[in-house]
Amino acid sequence: MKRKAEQSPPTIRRVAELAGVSLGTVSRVVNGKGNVSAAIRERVTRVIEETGYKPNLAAQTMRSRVSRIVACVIRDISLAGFAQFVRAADDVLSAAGYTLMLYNSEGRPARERELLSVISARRADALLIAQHSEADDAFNREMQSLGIPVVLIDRERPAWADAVMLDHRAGTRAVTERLLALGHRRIALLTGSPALYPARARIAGYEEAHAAAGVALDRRLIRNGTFESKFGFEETSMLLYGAQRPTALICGGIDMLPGILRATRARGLSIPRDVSIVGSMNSDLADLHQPPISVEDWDYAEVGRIAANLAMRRMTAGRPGEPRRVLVPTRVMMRESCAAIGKPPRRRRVDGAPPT
Amino acid sequence: MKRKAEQSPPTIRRVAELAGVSLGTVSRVVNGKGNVSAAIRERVTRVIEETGYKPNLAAQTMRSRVSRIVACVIRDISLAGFAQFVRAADDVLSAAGYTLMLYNSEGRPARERELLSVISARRADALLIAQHSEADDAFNREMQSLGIPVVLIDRERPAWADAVMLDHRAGTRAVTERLLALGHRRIALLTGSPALYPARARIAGYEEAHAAAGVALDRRLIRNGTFESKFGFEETSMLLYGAQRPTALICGGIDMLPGILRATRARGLSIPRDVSIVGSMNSDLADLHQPPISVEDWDYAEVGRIAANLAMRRMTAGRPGEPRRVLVPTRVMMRESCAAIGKPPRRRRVDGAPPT
DNA sequence: GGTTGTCAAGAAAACGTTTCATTTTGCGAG
DNA sequence: CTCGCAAAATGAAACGTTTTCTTGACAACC
Repeated sequence: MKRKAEQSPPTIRRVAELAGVSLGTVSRVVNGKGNVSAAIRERVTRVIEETGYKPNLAAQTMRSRVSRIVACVIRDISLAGFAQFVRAADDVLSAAGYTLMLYNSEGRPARERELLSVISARRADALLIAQHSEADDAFNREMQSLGIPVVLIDRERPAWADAVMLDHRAGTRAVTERLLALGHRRIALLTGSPALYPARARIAGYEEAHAAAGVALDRRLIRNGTFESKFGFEETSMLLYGAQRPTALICGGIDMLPGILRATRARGLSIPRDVSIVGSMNSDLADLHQPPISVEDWDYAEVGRIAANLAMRRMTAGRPGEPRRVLVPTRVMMRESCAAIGKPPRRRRVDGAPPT
Repeated sequence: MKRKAEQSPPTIRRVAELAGVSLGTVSRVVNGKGNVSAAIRERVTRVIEETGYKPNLAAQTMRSRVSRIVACVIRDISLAGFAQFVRAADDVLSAAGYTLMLYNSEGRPARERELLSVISARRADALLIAQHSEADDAFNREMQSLGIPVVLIDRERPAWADAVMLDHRAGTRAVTERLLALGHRRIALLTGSPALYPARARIAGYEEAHAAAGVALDRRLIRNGTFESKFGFEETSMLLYGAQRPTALICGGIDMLPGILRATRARGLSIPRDVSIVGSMNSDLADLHQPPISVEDWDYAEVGRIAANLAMRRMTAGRPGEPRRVLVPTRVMMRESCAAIGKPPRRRRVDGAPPT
């Protein structure tokens, strides 16, 4: 059992010699294609068992030009929700024999370019990506020149790629309508850069709700920055200062809620008496907070499955075909963090439901 | 700009022809080794630029037997904290030119075996793994027979592998001591199966604290199961039933806290008046909860960096050497969820600190 | 001025597969 | 018994690299 130099793993050649057949025959047995007699198939299979032969995927890739690798580029796997996306996509892909290669772009364009280069060198068969900017034409062209299927994650451009998007427009519109119905007239929207689809979609929904209700909107209440907690904290701190402050806050970015809550507390304001709050994507924090926080929720796992399936369809079918676009609905969960203007909030909910 | 069949990417041979040199020379230029005159180096470099040549990593792997792939097998990337681990490990590895391949074992031994097979076929250069059971000798032997460096994540066996572990023993001991000092005598510990290091270490710390304080412990208060929220909910529901219930609960598993909080609420009990609670690993939930929840906290990113570095050292140095063991300390953060027996809790903390 | 030595570059042999063209085998029909 | 044909198996080429072995050129040394 001592740790000495292992002998190199068995090759297809060794298997062929041991079974007394040619390379090609072993290859056909392994891949289950072509005609091979039952007797020989049997014999080769046994030798494979005995030797523990595993085809070398690098060699297969080189010869067949298929790597069975799907690259996935996101900003940061440790951001809330992305892990669920990755997990679900991996489930679909690995069931079909693909391996997922995960790359964190850190939201840096330079890093994204590097990654494209790595992905090209690895000869990945497909790419799932949430780029940092949709408007970077040079980058999009580089992506296209990889010559593999590309699936955008919550992005709508470039137009030639498949995409799976969340319907933030409808979601934010619904949220805004609920707040307007509660009597709120100064509703702030905190979200990321309008260079990205989720921010644009949210702003569109926010505007639609105002227009439909005939309420004039104050553009200064739309705050663009990042989707992160730090931005949420800073903007909330500023917005909640002074008498002209908004009576409701819509958090338009995953992972932004903690910052908003901290800033609200720091200002000594009470939710929902002083300010109503709607978060983005459900979480234990939103659910178990006192009071529970309303959210625009969605299922990132579903997004992951769809993205993986779009990629698989392209890889197997090979037909060029029109780009596919899938819009995944979000749902609004109203909780006690939202109250009507001037009225006392409902009584604290006692949550006794078992965890899901 | 239409999407027609791309011509195959340039090969080293094409570069050699265009530059009017031999294959070997281009290879030497690309890898920066061997002697090549400045003039020719210049010329080849230019051609590489122009053609956008990228070495085919599959071919390199086949020839050199080095894949620059590091496999990482964990239970589920979407479990709290693991993403931070993966992110940090990936940072270290990708800076050194490695690609991380992520595999979710779902905690199923059969799946773990399959993954070993895939990893073998891909000829990964190293493996970071948190197996489902440390006692499965057959599995450990299969791992060893991969013939690559293995780094265990929060596991201590097999003994021949490098490992990075969290010091749950000291952490749980400290937590238990604090609770004992507050006058608690019936402290429950909820954690996973003792087939896994983290559970064993926590139990050891828990026992040590009791022994040091000369307090007899009731073994029925040690609950083994999984590290998950569902287990936390079920056990808490049972433990908090009846008059003999514990006055304090130690949550010994990431992601277990939500279940414990829900069960406590469902029983209509107040924290910390009726029961004191200590969570595992800090989170926005623990910090922003009312009252804030005490935790045994640690830095999974640090664990990831250490694991990656252990792997890299083995891969580059190649020396067999003794297995290395790194024990990462955890720290206890006491918050208002813990109170002295019979005394009223401290006043609610107003948290105005900016997010970190 | 021959013998070494060094350095640059080329030629060719791997690496472990798949695939294609070719040969062998088996077998029924004439 | 021979022919023809399909099925089964073989052999060799190809995939894109790295690496080893040669060769050639040129300078240095006694």
